[in-house]
Formats: sequence, structure tokens, C-alpha cells
Amino acid sequence: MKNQHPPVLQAASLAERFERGDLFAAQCPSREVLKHVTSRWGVLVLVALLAGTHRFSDLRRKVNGISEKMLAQTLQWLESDGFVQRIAFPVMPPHVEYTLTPLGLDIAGKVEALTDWIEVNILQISAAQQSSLSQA
Amino acid sequence: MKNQHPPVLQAASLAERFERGDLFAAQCPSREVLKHVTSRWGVLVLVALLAGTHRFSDLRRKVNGISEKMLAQTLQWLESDGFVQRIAFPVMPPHVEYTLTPLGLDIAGKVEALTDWIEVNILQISAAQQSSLSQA
DNA sequence: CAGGATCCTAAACGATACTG
DNA sequence: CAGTATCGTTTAGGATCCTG
Repeated sequence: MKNQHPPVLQAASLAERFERGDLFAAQCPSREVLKHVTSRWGVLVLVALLAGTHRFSDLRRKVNGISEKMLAQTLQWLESDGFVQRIAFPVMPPHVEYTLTPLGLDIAGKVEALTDWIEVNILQISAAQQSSLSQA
Repeated sequence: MKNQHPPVLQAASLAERFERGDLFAAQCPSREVLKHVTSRWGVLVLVALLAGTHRFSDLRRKVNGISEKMLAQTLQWLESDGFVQRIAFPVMPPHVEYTLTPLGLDIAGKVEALTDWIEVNILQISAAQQSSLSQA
């Protein structure tokens, strides 16, 4: 069954939402956004777009391994969440540009903070993996 | 355009990113770690453990909707990545505690920064979704 | 209580073909 | 070029049973 966003968010639950722990509720609307943003390709597309406007094929080349289908779907998710703006030029052949919105720029920064941390600490993580084998 | 990069991002220059291998490469080892951390339950378990040590059943109760299987698997991922330390007391019935390692504490903070941002901006995101429908 | 083993469904994903 | 549509495969994830 499909869990769709409620058209109007209750002001009553707004206060609750500002408290920590609301995310743990299964019906939290943030989980849907989180799903898009932390998806396998969502992360990479957001970070890629931090470098600036990209065309569809640019993104496809940059995000190594992504398929047409997944790129299109990921971009649609991010666009519907208001993180990405899609601009289609009515020319032939088609020319479409994708840009982060201010909102998207903000969240992409958070995502990049995470991915950067992983890349910086990847050796330390691998080392921890090794030592965990001897610990138990 | 309000490009407000956190300090951590500036520490990772473009040149450095090329040297340590880019996340955009399909074979980048960081992608595996990223997969665990940004997985549906990985995010929630990490944030949950920020509150301190939890037993298996505590986590299961706290992370609403997670199954035994996925909790066990997620914890094993995070443990093998060196983010979570598992302590099993040899008693009957079993007593097992899970705690964030220093490395895990660090990355959980990044993840929480992301989830917190979403929770705080969820209304703005919904608003962006609405306006994107009327713009077109 | 913690979690392994098994089975199963739903969803994600990829490849290809096709179109404006 | 930028997608959509369709199909087949793979993986995530859930339910249940079982054991130490």
C-alpha cells in the first residue's frame, strides 16, 4: 500500500515534530524525504549537483554506474521534494538542465558532509573492520 | 544564491577528493559504507544509538517498524564497519548491548544533522512540492 | 532475550527498445 | 538528447519457526 504525503500538515503535530524522536514513528512524513535523499543514487546525484547545473547526460556520465531509468526516477523524486529544479528547453534535440534549489543546496550540503566524512575516514573504517575480527 | 558550505566541506578540496578516490566511481569502497549508513534502518539505528547504549529489544522498540531480521542485519553491518560495538553478556536469558564507537558517534552525528534538517524543514519541503505543481 | 534459518513478497534495479 | 515503457533479474525486507 502506498504511503502518500498528506496535503495539509497538522499544526498540532508541528510541536511534536520539533522534538527529537519523531523520526522513529513509522508514519513520519520525513521518512519519505529521507528515503529519496539517502537512496543509492539520490546521494550521488545531490552531491554531483553541488558542482552546479548539469544536463541529463552530464549527470549520467558523472554518476558512474547509474542507469537512465534510475537517473530519471531519482531526479523526479528530488524535483518533487523541491530539491532540484528542472528546466527543459523546447529545442531539438532536447536540452534539459538540472539545478539545485536553495532547499536542495542546503540538504545536499548535509549529504556531502556525510559522504566526505566517509571518504576521509575510509581507511580508519577499514582498520576498524580488521580489528573487530579479533575482538568478538 | 546562498551557498553555505559547512567547514568540513572546505577541508575536502577538489584535489584531495581526486587523490583519495571519488565516490562517483562505481568501485569506490566508500559506497559500501554509505550503503549501510544510509540504508532505511541504518539511519534510524545510528540516530537511536546516539542516545546511548541500547539492548537489542530496546532498539527494536525504539525504531518503530523494524523487524528482528533487519535489526540484526543492520547492527552487524554497523558493527563490521566499526561504528557499533556489540557486548554480549554470557547469561541466560541472553543480554546484549550495543554502543556507538567513537567512529560511530562521529558518523551518527552527521546522519543526525541530515535527519534533523529534514524534520525542521519538512513543512518547507511540502510547500515546495505544492508550488511545483502549480508552476509547471 | 537475542538472533539464526528459512521462505516468501515487494520493491529496486538494469538492459533494451522506442519516441518526440 | 532526454526521456518513457516494458521486461527480467536481483535485492531488500517481513513473517515465522527455532535454538541456546
